[in-house]
Amino acid sequence: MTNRCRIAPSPTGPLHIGTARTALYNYLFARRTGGTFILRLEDTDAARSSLEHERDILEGLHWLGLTWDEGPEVAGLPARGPFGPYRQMQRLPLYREAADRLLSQDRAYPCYCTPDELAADRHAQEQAHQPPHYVGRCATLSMDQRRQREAEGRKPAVRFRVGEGIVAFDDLIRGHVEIDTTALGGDLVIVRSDGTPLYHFTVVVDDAEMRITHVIRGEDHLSNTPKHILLFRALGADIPTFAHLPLILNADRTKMSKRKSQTAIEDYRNEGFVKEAIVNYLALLGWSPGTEEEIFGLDELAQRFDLERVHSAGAVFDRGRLEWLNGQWMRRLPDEELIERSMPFLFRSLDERAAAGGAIRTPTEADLHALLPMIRERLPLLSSIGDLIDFLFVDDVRVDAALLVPKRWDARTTTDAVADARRVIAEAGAVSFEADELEVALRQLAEERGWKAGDLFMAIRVAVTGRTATPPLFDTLVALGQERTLERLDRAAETLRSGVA
RNA sequence: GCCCCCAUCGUCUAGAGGCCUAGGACGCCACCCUUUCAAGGUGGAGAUCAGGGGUUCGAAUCCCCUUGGGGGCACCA
Repeated sequence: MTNRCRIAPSPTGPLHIGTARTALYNYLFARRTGGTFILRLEDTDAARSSLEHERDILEGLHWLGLTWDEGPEVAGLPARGPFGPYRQMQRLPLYREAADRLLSQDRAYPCYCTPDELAADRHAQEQAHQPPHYVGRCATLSMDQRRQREAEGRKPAVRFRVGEGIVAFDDLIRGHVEIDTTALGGDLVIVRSDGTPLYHFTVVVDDAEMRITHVIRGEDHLSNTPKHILLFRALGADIPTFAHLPLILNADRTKMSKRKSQTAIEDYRNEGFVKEAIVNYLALLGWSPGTEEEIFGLDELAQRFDLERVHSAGAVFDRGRLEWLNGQWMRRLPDEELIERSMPFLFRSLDERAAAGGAIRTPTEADLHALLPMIRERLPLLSSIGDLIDFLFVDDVRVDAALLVPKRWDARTTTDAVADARRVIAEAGAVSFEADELEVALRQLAEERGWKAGDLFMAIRVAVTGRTATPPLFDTLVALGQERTLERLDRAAETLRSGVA
């Protein structure tokens, strides 16, 4: 039998880091074992679910490369797989039928308790220092009593009889786990009074229906697993193998939340993280290959992944490590790929400059191609590209007079240096305006004047770019072109003059 | 409160009884390279393996207890 596993996101928010990690592990498990990876949308929380989030989640998973073998219709493409529909709100009749079956076997019963009654129960339990649980008011209602309540116009919810005993299972990551059903909080509601099913019920009905063999999910579901097992049994279904993944944690070691951490994959993407780095990072957050390598692409992960090597302890999300991996991956990207991915970020920063009132020129792919060797090693994020080279495309580079004077120099020396540099650069051949040539000439100038070359270069750097940290100077000058370099040196000279006066 | 899970450098982790005076990576510090910033290289600081009991000739590794942390306990998913 081939393995079948699934990711079952709920479209109640944008794609979450934790969901992405769970999806990845499911995907890797399926790929590694030649199994089937299924996507199912758990959208029964009508109040919080939205189509926008659904799109974000699907798009995000797709972006990461986590393609599913079976799943709902997407972007005009039809649903795939023999167990559809893969959207729970379209599977309502299935849950209804399953609930009816449990009802008819008296494994579930109608519950007429009102929200107020339940709240009062909970309150009383709290006062008595008891764990919250359903008191069973409706568990033993006679047919007459039920009819009477129906006559009052009360709409019943459906409750599943939990029963007594110990539920045990062997978790692939945690080992043997036993939980007494008395700790489950009493009979649980599986269908709301409005007829819509609840999570614990739909997840089991669907996992059974879709022949899921391996349930790989977050540890936050571990305590709920006995409920699921009980439901599988009641429905006469095979019980899947469970694997509960360690949680991803905030810095304070609580379950990662958007309150305390950046949790939306979308946000990382917009910041300029590359999908390879995210996948690589997430894979290593809770799983280890057992070797000392740590740069892995999706396909390589799919060859090596093994649930047995997944940790059991929670893992703090470490953005610094992600950033390091991002650098690693960006440096490995082929030229074309890096250009294509960073262009939108460059345009974005240039647009911002333009919006601030500066004239800009539009970079071309050829520009980027020429610039690539000098920026590749300097890019922590795709979005950093603007800081690195935007001055090449912005016409009115504003230079801070204070910044213009190198640390060891005074204004007078700087003024001289800018003037001399202008002369030397102007003398360089316009036809062969080359980095090597410029370097020789400028080093010679520094020597003649008794300046440290580094100081001279810094003065020129700031004069021409407005920044103290830039790609290598001579390449930068060449990229800028002789004419614009001279213009900027002239402007810097003016700034110095007015700044000194 | 009750139940369940977890516990190796700040962080991610290696470690399945002797190979561990605990290895790697991120971060940090120093040095090298160097026109700045990066990248890269070398080296360093950093964990009495939460604590205490056992088991064993021998324990980070097995067992128990304690402590600490986390998660779950909805007509949320």
